[in-house]
Order: sequence, then structure tokens, then C-alpha cells
Amino acid sequence: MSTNETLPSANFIRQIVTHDLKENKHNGRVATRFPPEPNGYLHIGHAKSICLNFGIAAEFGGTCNLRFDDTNPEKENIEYMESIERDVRWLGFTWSGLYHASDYFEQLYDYAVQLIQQGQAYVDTLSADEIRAYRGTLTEPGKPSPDRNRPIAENLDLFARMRAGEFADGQYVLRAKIDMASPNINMRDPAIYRIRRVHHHRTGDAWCIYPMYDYTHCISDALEDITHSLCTLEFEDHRPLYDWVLDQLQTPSHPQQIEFARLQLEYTIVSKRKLNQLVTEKHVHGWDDPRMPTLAGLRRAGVTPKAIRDFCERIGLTKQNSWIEMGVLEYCIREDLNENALRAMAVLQPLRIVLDNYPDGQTELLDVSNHPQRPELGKRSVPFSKVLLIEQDDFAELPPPKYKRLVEGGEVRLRGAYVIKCTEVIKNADGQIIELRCSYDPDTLGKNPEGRKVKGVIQWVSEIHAAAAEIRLYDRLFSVPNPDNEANFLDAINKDSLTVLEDCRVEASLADANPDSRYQFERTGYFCLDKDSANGKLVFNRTVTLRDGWVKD
RNA sequence: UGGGUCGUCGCCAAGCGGUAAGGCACGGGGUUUUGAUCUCCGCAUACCAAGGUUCGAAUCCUUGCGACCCAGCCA
Repeated sequence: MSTNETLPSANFIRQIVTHDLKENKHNGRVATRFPPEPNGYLHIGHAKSICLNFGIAAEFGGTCNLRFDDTNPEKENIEYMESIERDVRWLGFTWSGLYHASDYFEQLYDYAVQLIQQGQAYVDTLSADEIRAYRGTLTEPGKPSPDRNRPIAENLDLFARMRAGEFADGQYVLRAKIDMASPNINMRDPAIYRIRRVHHHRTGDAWCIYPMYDYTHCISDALEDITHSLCTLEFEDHRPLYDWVLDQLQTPSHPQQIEFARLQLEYTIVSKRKLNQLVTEKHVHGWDDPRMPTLAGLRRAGVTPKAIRDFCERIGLTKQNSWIEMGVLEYCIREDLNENALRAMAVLQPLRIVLDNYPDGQTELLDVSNHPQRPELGKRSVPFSKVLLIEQDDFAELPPPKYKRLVEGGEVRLRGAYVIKCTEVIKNADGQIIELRCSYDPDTLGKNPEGRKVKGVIQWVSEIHAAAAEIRLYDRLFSVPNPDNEANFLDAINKDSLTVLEDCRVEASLADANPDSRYQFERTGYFCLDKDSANGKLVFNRTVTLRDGWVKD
């Protein structure tokens, strides 16, 4: 049984950092940051970036900040910010500093004034549509705006009045003056400030102009003395702009932007727009629905932070666009849960069995191990009596080949208890099996029967002692590997992604299940108590099934 | 068609001129009071293709081919 998380591999970013350290590039300092925009909940894709940034900092004795990229108040809010802090902490990381791009608005403004003074930025009156038209295309160069050569003094005046609120939203925009003919479209005089009369969740109504990402991000990194600014591949084309801005200004430092491929996980989506749609249109029950790929959803499903961290390490880090199979995530979840989840017995679809030769009214307390491979986790007492409940699936009237559970006239081991034999099948008027009459072998507690082998082992609960529970079985939310490829991703939603079993029975010890514990319901999967459990009502979520190596032929 | 990036097993991924690591998946054997776990074995004469350089190439060069990203006053 492995107790260690996957050993770190020499991915290209670790190599760069190692090399920089050797060259004493930043005076031996390593500083990273995780810069989410507070416009949605964190998801499994963010986990990759979080583990990378915080991981690199930890490994090399550096620092990692949490910085909210909150420059677009139209989409951002406090709820998202709070959820992000909660989720980063839950994943197991502690930030060195907590910052907001909005903390830098005043400095950002001053730097913009400086760019104007240097003749490297101008106030443009062109509309958004016109700017698009002037920008040219992928193959044709753009053409200069009529305002491109506006005198510096006039730009200064206009920009000050933009800030003062003298103009309507969208009336003017501040643009960097770079190169309208650049083959890189991002360099064709990108907008760096826009007028937006929107209340900002942190700065209130102090500003009516807000800086754009490209301009803000590099300066924020520089102000925080970040050494390695790690981001995803789509920002590769923005790196020249990142460097251009910092080259024009006397910032405290000039961080190095390095891009890596974002996570793509089969059968899931991570587009914030689509995730939001799933929530608002009620295709799922909120951001923390266990089917959601959000950290909140994974947490509620019972996935552990350790499993996610291990997953992020296992999938590697490169610049290749790649798709990770669900099996990898499931493996990581099972590996952690197999080692740490307490075992228990639950019967999802009960079938009543009566032990004819067991004394009426008798109850035995049987000691059952909480974890077969880890005796130090102790044992629990499980009540055994004459009337028991087993899983419907564990009895077959017409067993398939190699079936090793209960059949009429056959024997099976009750986990942690006795070997029983089915003597009679009781059906109702419709021909449905409603009860099994069985006998038990008193000489099989803790030992194998003499002279015969009993292969099957099944779980059970005592009818009068068991606790009722609702059990929610989750499956992948989508039925195709890449829902984004569909004309409408909603059409790819798996209709069976949630099965609610309302009348399950779990062993008595689970009546006071710990909300933070994970359990393995033997032979069926890993489960955890859901927050919907209240006053005596038990609700469990299935985190993941057990691997099923049984190949029926 | 301009620019940027990437092509090593079904899926990830090491490899950095000296003769293809590892993980997941898959197939088979063993142990097992969970058809779980654990364990053992198997799984690329081959690195997008074709040329070239070299004693030697996945690694260097050339030319192709394929995939992804970019034309928000989003991030």
C-alpha cells in the first residue's frame, strides 16, 4: 500500500526554475502567484494551476500569492472570491500574500499616465466596432486610428477626464501605441483602459475606468516581485505584450511568463460560462453539486484534497494539448480512499432473508474490522439477528456463469459473520422475490466450514438494527468525452448522472456517521455523508464505485 | 492565407546525440471472509512523414503533413 503521493517528475517548468536558481537569476528567489478572476467557482482545471504554483513555491522555498484578477466588475463578485479562498485552503495550500489587482488601480493609473507621457499610449474615440474594423485581419495589417497621433497633452487631459467621469461608457478608450501592422494581433494597439460605470465589489464607485487584463497582469506580477508567472497556453501570444508593457515602464521587476497546457478532462467541461449555465438553468443542484467538476462539487462528492493533488502531479505538465481520461482521476480517488476510508456495510436495494434456524429475538454483536489491511483502525460492533437484509443483486434465481453469490440451495458468506444457505425463495402474487428463507451454519464464525469451500462473500444488515438512509449514486455528467464539441453541450448531459435510492439500509454504526469521514460501503463503493442529512435522516453520496474486475462471459 | 505553439504505446509522460523510464487503461497468473486491495507477468525494433548529417538520431538539419491558439472596450 503506497503512502506517498506520486513522486515529482522533472517537468519543463521545474527545469526552468531549477536552472534559474542555479544561475542566481532572481537572487535565488522563487515567487509565483495563482491569479483567478472571481467570476465563478474554482474547478479541477484550476487545481492544476494551483498545485503548480503553490507546489513550485513550496519545493523551491519560495512564495506564492493568491491574487484576484478583479478588473472586470461586471462579472465578478464577493461570493466567488470567498469560495475561491475556501477552495484553495481546502486543497491544502496557504498563500504568502493575498492581493487584488484592484489594490493596484492607483499605481496602474499612474503607469498609464507615464505611458502617455512617453508617447506610448493614446486616447481613442473610435467605437468598439470601428476599432475592430481598423484592426485588420489575421492576414492583413491594421490601419492607424485617426486619434493615433493625438498630442500628448491632449491625451493626458482626456485620460484625466475619463477618470473624472466626464464621458459616457465606451466613449473613449486608452490604447497602447505599439504596431498596427504587427503579425501578432495583440500588438495592434490594444486597449488598456475602458470606461465602465460599474460598482466594483472592492473599490466601490471610486473608479469608472478599469484597466484591461494584459496591462494589469504584468504590472501586478511586477509589483509583487513575481519571478515566474505561470499561465495557460492561450496567453502565449500575449507574452510580447506582457514584456512590452514592462519594458516601457520602470517597474520593480520583470517577471518571466511561462505557458503550460490547461487540463482537459474527458466527460467534463470547465468553461465558466457553461458551468454557470448548468447552475442557473438547474441542470444540476448548484455549484457544489457532486457531479460538477468544481472543487466544491468534488469536495461534496467526497473526493479528498490529497487525491486531487496526486492527480495534478500524475497528469504531468507540458505544452501539449492533451486529454486526460476519467480513469486517471478515479484511480487517484480510489487509491486514497482505499487506504483511508473506514469500511462499513450498506444495502442499497434490500432483500429480506430469514434465518430459520437462528433463535427468535436473539442479537449477537459481531466484531468487524474497520479496515482489513489496517488493524490499527480498530473494529466495530455490528448487530446480527434472525432477519437480515442483503442486496437484491446478491441473489440470483438464474445465475450467470461463474456467479459466486447466493443462489437457491447454495451457500454464501455473510461478511464478518456466518455462512448461510438459501433453502427457499418466497415470491408474491406477481412472481417477484420478496423474501429468502435461509439457514446459517453456527460453526462458521471466524472460520471456514469443514470440507467445503464457500467462495462468495456478501454484505448485510440486521433488519431491526439497521438505519434508513437515502443514497445518491452519481455518474459522469456527460455522455460524450468532449461535450464542448456538441452543437449544444446540454444535449450531451447524461440522463442517468444521478440516481437517488431513497430506501436503503445501512449498519447501525453509520447512524452517527462523521460528516468529514469517508466510508467504503463494502463491495459497492466509497461514500460520504451529505450536508442534506438532518435530524436523523441520513443521506450519503457515492464518491466513486469500487473497481469491478468481474468479467461476465 | 499572417503570427504563435505542439506532434514518443489506447490515454498521459520521461527522454536534452550512445542505442525507447514510469503511470493510467488493457490482458493473464497468485493471495484474499470486499469479484476490492495487494502481488507477479505481459504490453512501442519504435518516436507524424520523407530526405540528410553522424561510427551512432526520438534527440541535429531540410522539406512536407497534422493538430491547437489569436481578429473582446473578457480573463
